Amino acid sequence: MKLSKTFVKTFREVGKDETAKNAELLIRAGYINKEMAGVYSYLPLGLKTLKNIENIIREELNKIGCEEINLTALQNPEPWEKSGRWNSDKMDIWFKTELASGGELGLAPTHEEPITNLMKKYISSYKDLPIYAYQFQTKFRNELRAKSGILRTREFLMKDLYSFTADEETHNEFYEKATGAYFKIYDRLGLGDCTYKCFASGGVFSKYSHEFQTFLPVGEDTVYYNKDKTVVLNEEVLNDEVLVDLGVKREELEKTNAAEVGNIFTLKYKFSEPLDLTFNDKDGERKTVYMGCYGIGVSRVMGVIVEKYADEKGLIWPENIAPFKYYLIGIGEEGEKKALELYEKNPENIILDDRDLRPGQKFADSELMGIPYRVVISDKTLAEGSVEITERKTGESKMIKLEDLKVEA
RNA sequence: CUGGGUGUGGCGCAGUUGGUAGCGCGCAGCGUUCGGGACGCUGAGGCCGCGAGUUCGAGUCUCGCCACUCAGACCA
Repeated sequence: MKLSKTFVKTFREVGKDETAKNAELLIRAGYINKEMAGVYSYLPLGLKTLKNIENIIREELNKIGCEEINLTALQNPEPWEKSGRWNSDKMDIWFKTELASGGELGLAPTHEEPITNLMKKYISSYKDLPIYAYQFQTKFRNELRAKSGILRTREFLMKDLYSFTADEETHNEFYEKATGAYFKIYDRLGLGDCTYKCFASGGVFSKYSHEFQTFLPVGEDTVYYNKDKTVVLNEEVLNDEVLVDLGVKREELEKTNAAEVGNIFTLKYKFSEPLDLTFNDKDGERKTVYMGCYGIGVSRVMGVIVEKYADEKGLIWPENIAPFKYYLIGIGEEGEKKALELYEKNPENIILDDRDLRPGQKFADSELMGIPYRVVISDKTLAEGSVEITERKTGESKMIKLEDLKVEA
C-alpha cells in the first residue's frame, strides 16, 4: 500500500470522549471510524487486520472439519417464536423492525434458531451427522450501554460455530477438539500466554459453559483463578457448590479482570427440541439432534490485542495479524528510488510511505500504526549497501544488507 | 434505565457582565527546509447539536428534546 494513494489519514489527537485505549489508537491510526455509540466502520488497515484474525480462526476450524457458511442478518420471527426468544422479555437486546408489507423482522443477535431451522432440511438420518458449520457474521445487539471502544459494541463481527451430533459422546469429543482449536487460535493471535479456559454459567440447559478469558485490566469480567491457573472461574458462578465441583477452596483463589474472547456451550436439546430437529437413528428410532455452539468475537479480539500490546507511541501488532509486515521509508532522492524498487517486489506486504513529509512524521506514523518492522533506506544506509530495520515491539534497530532483506511472502 | 460531564470549521479546543465567532492541528498556494511530528507568508473552510421562548439583539439566559461520554445497573 502506498500511503500517497490511500485515503486513510492519521490523527494526532482524538476527542477526550474516547477513553478506551483500543478505540483511541485505532481511530488515530486510521484503522476504524466511529459512526455512533458502539458502531464502528473498518477502514483499509482495520479491515485487513480483521481479515487476518478471521483467517487464523478459519484455518483452525477447517482443520477440525468445520464448514463455512453465511447465514442472514435479517431474521424471520418464526423459529425464534418456537424457542421463545422472540419475546423481548427473554431476549432484551433485539433490534426489531418491520417489513414494508407489514410483518415483523429482527436483526440477528446470534444464530441458534435460524441454523437449527436450516438444518431441518438437511438432517434426516444419523448418516447426515455430525455437522459442524460456522460463519463470520455481523451481529446486532441493542446493548443498553456500549463501552470500552470495540470491546462492547452494538454491531460487531462474530464467528459462530454450531455442532450437530447424534449423541452426547460425539458431542463431547468435538467439544474437546473445539477447545484445542481455540487454544491454537489464541496462540496464533498472540494471546496464548494470558488466555484461559474459564468455567461460566451454563444457563438453564447445562451446569457449566466455558469461556475463554484473556486476563486484562480493561476486561469487563471478573474471574477467579488458583495459583497455577488450572482452575479459572467467572465470578458469576462463584458459590460453594461450584467450589466443591472444581475442587478448589475460596481462600486459594485470586481475582482479576478479564475480557471474554470466546465461549463454548453445550446446548443439548435446547433448540433442537422446540424446533423439532430430529433424525432417524440406526435402530430406526426417531431422535433429537444434540447441539453445541462456539463463539469468538472477532472484532472484540482485535480490541483485546490492541489493549494487550499497545504502548505510548501507538499500536503494536503481532506479525501474524499486522495488516502489513514492513513500513518502508525512503529518505533522499536515491533512498526514495530504492524504496520504490523494494516496494514493488511485494506491495501486499509493505506500506510505502511515499508522502511528501519530513522523516520525523513518517517515523511517528509507523509507530502509531504498529507495523512490525520499519525499514529505512537513505543515503547513509546506501553508502554501505544496507537498510536500517527497526522492530516496533522492542524499538531495536539494526543494519542489514539490502540484498538480505526478504520482503517476499 | 439512574446519576454526573460534554455538544462551537475535517480533528482537538477557547469564547468574560448577552453586542458582527476565535486559537492550535489538518487542508490549498508560494518560498526556505528535509533521519524524530520544521518554519515564514497568503488563503479556503462555521444553521455554535435540534426546537421553542425571553430580548432591540442569544454561542452565551429559560424550557423541552437529541446525541456523545463516564460511573452504576444490565449484558445465554
